[in-house]
Order: sequence, then structure tokens, then C-alpha cells
Amino acid sequence: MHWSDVMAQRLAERGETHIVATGITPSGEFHIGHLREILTGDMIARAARRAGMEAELVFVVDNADPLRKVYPFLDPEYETFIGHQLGSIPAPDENGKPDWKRFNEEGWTYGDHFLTPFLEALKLIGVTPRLLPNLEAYQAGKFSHAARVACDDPEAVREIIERVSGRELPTDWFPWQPLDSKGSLDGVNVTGYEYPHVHWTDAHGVDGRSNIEQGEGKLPWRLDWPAKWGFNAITCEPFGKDHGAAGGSYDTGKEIALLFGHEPPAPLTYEWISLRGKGAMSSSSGNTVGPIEALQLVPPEILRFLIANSKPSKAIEFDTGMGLVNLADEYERLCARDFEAELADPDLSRRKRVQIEDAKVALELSVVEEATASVATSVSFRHLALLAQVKPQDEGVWESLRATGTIVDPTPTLKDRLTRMRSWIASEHFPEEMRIHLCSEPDATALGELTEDQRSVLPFLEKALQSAPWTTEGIAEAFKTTATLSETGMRDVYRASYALFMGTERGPRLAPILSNCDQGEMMELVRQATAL
RNA sequence: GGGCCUGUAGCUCAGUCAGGUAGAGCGUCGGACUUUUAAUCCGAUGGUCGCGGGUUCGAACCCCGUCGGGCCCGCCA
Repeated sequence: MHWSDVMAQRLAERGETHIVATGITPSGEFHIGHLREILTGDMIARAARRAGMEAELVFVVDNADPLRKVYPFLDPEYETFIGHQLGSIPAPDENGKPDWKRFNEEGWTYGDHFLTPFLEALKLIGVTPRLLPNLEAYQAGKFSHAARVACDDPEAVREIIERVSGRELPTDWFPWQPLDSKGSLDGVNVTGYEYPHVHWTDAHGVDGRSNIEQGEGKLPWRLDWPAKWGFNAITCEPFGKDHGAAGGSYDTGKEIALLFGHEPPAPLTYEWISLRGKGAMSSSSGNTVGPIEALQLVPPEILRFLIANSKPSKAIEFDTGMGLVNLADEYERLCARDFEAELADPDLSRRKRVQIEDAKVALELSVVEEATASVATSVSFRHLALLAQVKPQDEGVWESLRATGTIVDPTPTLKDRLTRMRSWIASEHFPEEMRIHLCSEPDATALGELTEDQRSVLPFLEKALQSAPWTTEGIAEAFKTTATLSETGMRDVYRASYALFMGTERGPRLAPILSNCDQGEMMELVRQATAL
């Protein structure tokens, strides 16, 4: 059974209506690691709906969290904002400086700055969750109940955290973090509590009080999370393996949720996504591939397929090179399969059946538009990558595909795919082994591997190409002429030509590629090779 | 120290929950297509299931131990 269906089954035992939660702190650039969080949630919700339940996806924006440090992309000026909530400080401008103008005029915050492009990418990917900004929830008093329970009996909370996580809390620990006189959550000492106020002294020697029902502070993460489960009626939440560890925040959250008076959601722990060869993704080190950047390379359904086809417990190595080609081609192959027919075979082994069923579900989850069928474009990524390189104009690509009977007219999907393919080819991510290289000078090694017969083709090739019209047809004709003149087969002509022009044994059709090159340069290459 | 995830073909992984003849895709090799956009099709190749015990008629799967990799036990998600 597909992992999303396993989860849906678990949800079915709990009830008919579900709210699947995801949540991210908008502290920096979003990356495809965050995509796993949100897509995992989306796929659980889809699976639940497919199983006949009602399910909604929500996205908690943790903009009540404080700025932790001055990241490399921020101006040192941000030093003054450390400890301040992401939803209440200005966004960095293009130079990393606080954009006060937009902040004052439009209320454009640090959190908005990073969240907005991510939401755009999500839309393209077919995910439109209901947003739950956390700072606003505090200000609206939604945390009141939980905050009061915790503040009324701090020892109960402390007991749970210390017992479950096995770590000792400082003696002055208090389950509420007040905002200080400057708006920071750091360095504040709680001096007393009298509902609904928490009294404090801050690092500047100022005293004050914080109303726990009006967002004048926040709950520490380990309480904040279970509190949100309550007032948002969350029934299911996928989260990264960090939270899932024994003694981690889900473990303590489970018990704290009960203290607050509600059931914890059904959990699903997922592994991280790393970049192939570059280790874990990290916004601060700049070692990231953003969702937008990824979408310029591959269509959204491929990105969805990556998540759908990997069990959450499996770490994913995101490979922007050959891995992406293979992934996309696998997707294409799956699209072309007839799963119903395959499953109708009564002799299928259990293993085989599971494999087919999982592939089928993964494919269903990959379509951007829920409950629509995936469509095969009948052109593999590999093939399209070649055509895109050989034909500078889109129309040339379509002509080639028409000529081979692959398509009649390009579908919007295919046009879209070609656009992305071109941007991929232009990027640093495009794998070298997929790139078509023409030799700028003769490749002695490749030529040396030719047989005598094949080498003898070269002078005839030179003669035939010299007088050929420099078009695809003209060049193709010249190859045939060469075979006749040299009294060898076409096989040897091509074998020699690939060694000559590309330094390889085989390759994509030469004539269309050569016709896009300069005849003079190519002839020079032939002459030099012949003379060797 | 405590815990979680992970280890299966050259590569990516499925199969472990419900024990029953080791699977898929990619790659590689060979063939076909009276030569082809590294295409397509067919065939072959390929594994001491990390290691050692135990339970069982039977273990990749369950139990115990052990080794390697990743991660958590921070007011970071």
C-alpha cells in the first residue's frame, strides 16, 4: 500500500473529518526541503479525500518565531532585530537592509518577504493550503486557553518536558516568553504571574507586564505546537525527523496536548532532502535549490512525483543533473503504462501487485490538478533535451517530432516542458553527459579506435561535404554519397563521422546538428582529421 | 549516555507492518531495426538481502547482539 494510503487508513480510524497541518518558520529562503513538508501534507489530504473522508490542508506560518541570528544575506543592521518576531520586523531589501518604507506603508514584513514566493511556487505545484499566520493567532487570543493552563500550572508542564525529553529546565523557566520593552523575546526574566499578566524585567532594566491573551509574547515551541493542534483542530501532521526523535517536541507535545485538553494529531515523520554531492540543504550557507529555481528546470508534476514516489522515511538526494533526467523519464514511462490491465492479471505475485499499485498511486498524486489523469507527452526528457540543443527554434523541435510521427501538434504541456528544458540547458545544473559537444579539433583517441576501412572514409567525406548544400537534407545526402564513393556501408560512414565530429562512437543524428554549425569550421575539422 | 531513521544487483530503490522460490527501473553487454535525434524493440548479465546468533518445517522480513551511514535529545523548524 502506498504510504499516503497507510496514513489515510490510520486517519479513518480517528474520524471522518480531518485537518492536516504543515508549518514552516519563514526565517530565510525556502527550499525544496520545505517542499517535502508541504507536499507530504498535501498527499495525505488527497489520500484521505480519495478514501471518502473530508480533509483540509493548512499551513501554519510560524511568523511569531524570533529572528535567531543575522544570516549572511542580512545587513549587520539586523543585529537590533535579533529576538524580534519575524512577523513584526521589516523585510530585507535587495541589499539586505531593512526595508522600512514598505514596512511602514504596506506592513510588508520579514515573514511576508520569504513566504510570498514560496506560496507562488506552491500554487504552480497544485497546493493551495489555508494559511494560519501564527503571530496573528496570538494577537487574536487563540492561544489564550493553552497559555492560561500552562501559566496556571507551570510545574505540570515542566514535569512533562523534563521527564519525556530527559533534559533539565532552568529553575527560572516559565511557560511564557514575554516581549520586552524593545519587542524582543530574548533576555527577559519572568518575575511573577497574575492572570492574565506575566510580569517581567528585561535586559535593559525595564519592568513590564505581558498579557498572555493579546499576543504580548509567545509560548515556547514545545507548548506552542500542541496549543495550535487544539484551537485549529489538527488531526494529522507530518514533520521532519528532528521533531520525531524520541524525547523530541512531538513526544512532549503529545502529553502537553492532553494537558491542554485535546488529542494530539496522527504523526508522520519524514526524512530530509539533501543536495546530491553537497550535503544537507541549508538556507544560511546558500547551499539550496529553491522551489522556484527547481520549477524552472522541471515541471511541477515531476517535483510532486519525487515526493510521492519516495517513502517519507527515506532520505532524498536531490540531483539536479542526471538524476533529474532519470526521474523525469521514469515518470514518462509510468504515464504510458496501463495499470488497470496489469492489475487484471490474476497470476500476479503479491510483491508485483504491491509494486504496481504503489506506482499507480504515486502517479495519481503527482498530477497538479487533483483527481485528473496524468498525461504522457510521448517525448522523453532525454529526447527533448537533445532536440532542444539541436534546434534553436521551438518550431524546429515540433517539425522534428512531426516528422517522426511522435506528435501531430505540440500540446500546451509539451510547449511548457520545452521552455523549462531550455532554461535547464542554460543553467549550471544541466548534466555534462547530456550536453552535445562538437569537437573543435580532431579527437586523436576516438579516431585512433577506428578500423582501417572506417578511416578510409574520411577523404571521401571531405569531398562530399565540401560540395553539399549546408542543410539537413544536403548533409544527409552527403553521407550517402560518401558511402557510395568509399564503397563502404553507412554504418562505417556514421561510425567515422561520430568519431570525427563528436569524439564518440554513437550519437544523435548528425545532419541536423551540423546544419546548425558553420560549414567552414566543420570542413576545417574534417581536413585536419583526414591529414592525421 | 539515551533514542529515531537507514543498510537488499554497478546505481536508485521496492519487498520487512500480516515469514512461504530474492524483485523493478536505470546501467552494462549482445542482437534486431538492409543506420539511428545516445531513439525504439528483443534478449542476456547481474545480489554471502551489512555482519553474527536465536525462534521456525521455512527468515531480507520476527527476536537478541554487533558494525557502518544520517539525525535528534537547544527558547532552531
